[in-house]
Amino acid sequence: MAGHRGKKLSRKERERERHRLEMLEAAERVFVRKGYHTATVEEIAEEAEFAVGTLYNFFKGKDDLYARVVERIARDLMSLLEEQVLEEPDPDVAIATLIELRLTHFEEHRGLIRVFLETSPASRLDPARALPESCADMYERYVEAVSAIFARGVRNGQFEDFDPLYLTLCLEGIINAFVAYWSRREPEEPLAQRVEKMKDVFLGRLRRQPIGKATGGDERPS
Amino acid sequence: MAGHRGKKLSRKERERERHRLEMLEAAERVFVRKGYHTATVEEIAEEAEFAVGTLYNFFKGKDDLYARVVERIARDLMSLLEEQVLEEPDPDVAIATLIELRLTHFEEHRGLIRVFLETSPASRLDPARALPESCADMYERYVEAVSAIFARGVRNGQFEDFDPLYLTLCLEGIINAFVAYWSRREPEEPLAQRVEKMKDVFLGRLRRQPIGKATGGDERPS
Amino acid sequence: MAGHRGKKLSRKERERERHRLEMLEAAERVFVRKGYHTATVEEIAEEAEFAVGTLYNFFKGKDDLYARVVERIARDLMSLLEEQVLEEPDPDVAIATLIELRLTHFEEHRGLIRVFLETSPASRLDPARALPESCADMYERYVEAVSAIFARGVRNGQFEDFDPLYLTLCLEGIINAFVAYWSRREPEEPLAQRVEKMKDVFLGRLRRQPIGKATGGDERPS
Amino acid sequence: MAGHRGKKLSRKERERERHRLEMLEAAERVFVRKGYHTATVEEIAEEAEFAVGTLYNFFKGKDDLYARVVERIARDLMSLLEEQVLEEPDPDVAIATLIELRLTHFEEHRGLIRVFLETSPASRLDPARALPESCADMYERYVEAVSAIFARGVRNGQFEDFDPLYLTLCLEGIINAFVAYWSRREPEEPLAQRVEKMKDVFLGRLRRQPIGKATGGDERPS
DNA sequence: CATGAATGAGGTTTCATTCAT
DNA sequence: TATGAATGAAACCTCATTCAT
Repeated sequence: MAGHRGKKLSRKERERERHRLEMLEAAERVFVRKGYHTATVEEIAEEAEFAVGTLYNFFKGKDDLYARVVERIARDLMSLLEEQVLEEPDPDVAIATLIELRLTHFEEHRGLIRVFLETSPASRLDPARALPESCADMYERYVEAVSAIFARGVRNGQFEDFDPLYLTLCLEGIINAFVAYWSRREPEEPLAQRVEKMKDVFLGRLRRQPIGKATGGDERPS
Repeated sequence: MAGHRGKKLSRKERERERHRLEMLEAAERVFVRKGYHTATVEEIAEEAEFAVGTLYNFFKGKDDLYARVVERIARDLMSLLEEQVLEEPDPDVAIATLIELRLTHFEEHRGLIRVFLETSPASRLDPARALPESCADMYERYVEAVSAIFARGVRNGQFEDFDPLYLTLCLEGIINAFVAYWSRREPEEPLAQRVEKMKDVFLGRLRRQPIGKATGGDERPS
Repeated sequence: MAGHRGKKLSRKERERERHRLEMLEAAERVFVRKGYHTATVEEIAEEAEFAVGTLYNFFKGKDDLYARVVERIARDLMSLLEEQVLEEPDPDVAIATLIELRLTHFEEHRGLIRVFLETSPASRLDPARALPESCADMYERYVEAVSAIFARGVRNGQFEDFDPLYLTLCLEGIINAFVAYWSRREPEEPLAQRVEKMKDVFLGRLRRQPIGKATGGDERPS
Repeated sequence: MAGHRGKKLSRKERERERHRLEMLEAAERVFVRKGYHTATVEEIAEEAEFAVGTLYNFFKGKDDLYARVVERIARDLMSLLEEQVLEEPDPDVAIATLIELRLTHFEEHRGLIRVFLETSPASRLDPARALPESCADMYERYVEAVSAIFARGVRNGQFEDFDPLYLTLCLEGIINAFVAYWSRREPEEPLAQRVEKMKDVFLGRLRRQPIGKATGGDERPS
């Protein structure tokens, strides 16, 4: 009987969690379509197929809803990072994997991920969009983790000797720029091809090259 | 009397133009402080020391006001580009100048210049912020002009052989990433020092290097 | 089996009654804390440690709940009145007892008793707070019963000759004014002391006084 | 020309003040009809024949509107008090005038004046109805001023020797009780007659009576 | 009977825009 | 042109009530 009861409670809780998730996903779609201010709580409710009031049973308000959406995406990215990138011993492979992961993740969260990248500047402009502490923290951890990979690569001689922090910033900036550029062109190249280009552009210049190769002048890609 | 009248109109016209400029500058300050949606027309009017109604004698509405603000900044940047960068025959110097110009220009227009860089993605998110055609055009011209400089550098062997468009995107991305990073840290390094760092990071890797130098390489940024 | 069933129902009924009472008491606490409109059904449910839905199994709605709360207090006061005051043959003692009873009762029902006293004016202001007929009736009976005591006191020469209804109103008004005044000062004098003061103030002037005493009079309250 | 301009500005300002007053009066009517919470800003706007937004150009919100309504009435009462009562040298006449003034003032502001009298207790129940500092202060000053009159009457032997503060509270309570009672009966006695009754009831008992009269047993009114 | 998630009408408030002066 | 009071649509949010489990 205890088991029966436990199951019943669990089912209700699981359902509640499912609904919460549906709301978050609907909210993400609407925020991406409309932007924070232009999106209305009513539209999000419609998209989620719930009544307005129901949203307010799950989230404190529009601000909170937005923060949770972003937080979820950020947390998602961080756990992928930990699983796929931080475990990788070879810095070169790790960075290549990171690039792939970032582009793939971006593909899933179009537009909104941009917010995570803008983090603080955005929050200064508009307090309502201030991200939860957890996000700022995650961003710090992200930068540190990636910087550590670069540091390792520099230490063991795989990468040219640059400040790891600067390499992280460059990588972020380049990813953003490419993603923004690609997102303006339709129809787009397949994702796989883009990943290759990014790896080329970024890692191609970073890898330490054997003397012989550096002298061999005409190594032009298309 | 016609002459008299002509002079009068001319003075009035100059005054009108001065008022228009004051409004644009006030609007920029407020948009930077508050962001587009959070800024109110009334606050802009107060900042400009005019009544709201007067703003509506000069601009069609809030949207229009915003578009004109961005347009003005973009036009400003483009004319600096033409004067200082496009005239420069040496690609290496041109890019160095561009970096300097961009950081300086950003310093002046904090926050708001970001909008220009995001151009299209932003316009998708929020129709009210759709920039005027002229801005999108300017951005295209900007990318083309910078790409042309890279192309020249590659062609004459000063730069490593990469797709010029990609180099432009990289430069943009890196500038943005650094600017964003720096804007989060206070107090900041002097502008001049940052310019040097950016040149190092970006151009350092791009320049074709003599054999001897590639092996040594103790070029650490602080 | 019928007997068995009867017993079961009886126990269930007792339990039901206990729950109803818990809800009423919780509701009173919340209404006193927050006032009628600011109190929420959910907060009352939490205070009573039941779910909202359960409240609706016992009461028609928030209005009904409120009416039952007030009704219970009024009924309570009336039965105390009947037991302790109406039975008392000496009008002077009866009124003294009434004052004591009222102040004590008020002490228990802080704040909310006020509503009973305001009865009709409140019901005009806010139809949702209209009290049940039973309350208005009880108030009428209360006024009549107290007036009858005064009438008796006047008739037998114990009290000065005033309209008994007016004396009742005066007493009510004075009780309210003192209670309101005292409720603003913290920490308060002990209840017993207040009761004495009220008796002094009200009865002291009402009692017919022997010649000698009227001239002397150094009866200063603190 | 300065005069002309001064007049123009003055006219606009006067009009603004007139509108503000119209809104306050409309708000009072609606608050009296409906009570604070049940009244809606929209209804107030309709009653005032302005758009909702216009109210918000004059008042910070519903709370503020309410506070200003009460404040205005309280200020009104205080200035009448100062003009008509505090100037009067004879305490007996002063109190008689005060009673008259209070009943008349109440007649004008039915229902809502009650709030002023309840002052603090109400504000505890419902923070939104917290009165402005100025009101609490005025109430303190009111109580002090009236107490001072009683003190004078006691000192010069006109009144029986009671604590002036208690006399003030009694007077307030009696006024409220009578007003509440009368407000429940329709149609009512003329105001003048009520004033006489109140004076009788309150002052009749308070005045020091000559010995001879006190002995003369059967002085029954009505 | 007990639960509490879902509902949605209705409240307060904001602010871009108009228009008479 | 310059003004700023007036407008009202539309946003966010609350909470009494219902109902399936």
